[in-house]
Amino acid sequence: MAHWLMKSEPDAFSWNDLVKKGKSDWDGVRNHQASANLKAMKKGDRAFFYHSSQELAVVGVMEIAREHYPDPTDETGKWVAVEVKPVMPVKRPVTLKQMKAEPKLGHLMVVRHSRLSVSAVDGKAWALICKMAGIKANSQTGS
DNA sequence: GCCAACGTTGGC
DNA sequence: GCCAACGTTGGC
Repeated sequence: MAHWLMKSEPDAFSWNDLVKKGKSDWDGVRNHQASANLKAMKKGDRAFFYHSSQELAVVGVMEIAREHYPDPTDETGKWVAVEVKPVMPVKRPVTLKQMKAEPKLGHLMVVRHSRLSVSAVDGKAWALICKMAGIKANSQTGS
């Protein structure tokens, strides 16, 4: 299973919005590198939900509910979306500051390339961030 | 096909 | 609110 980190401005779409909706298209991605990551996602993959701009922290864990399909908000048909659903909130948000301060996370794209909105997280980093967040890395949805 | 100008993103 | 990083656009 692969792991990811996906950014959203909470003003536009927040973790609570996703919880309220139950599931959502992750659309509007207009960057080739980010889009390539969307295309690489498999159903059942896990992804961190990261609040950009204000909170600057990982706030929840999502699951990829549907693999990539044409982005409904894209008229050109060039870009793709995936469907996500919430798995669980974190117990403690893991801030960008914390991730930058942790040498084992220094290689992460979210740290090195701030403008990339969808990035991959390797297994070790995933486990560490889960630990920092006070949650279990492999907890199940039960569904 | 190059590159300057411009727009956008996102951390600070 | 500012600015660095980066992507895109358009003139040549």
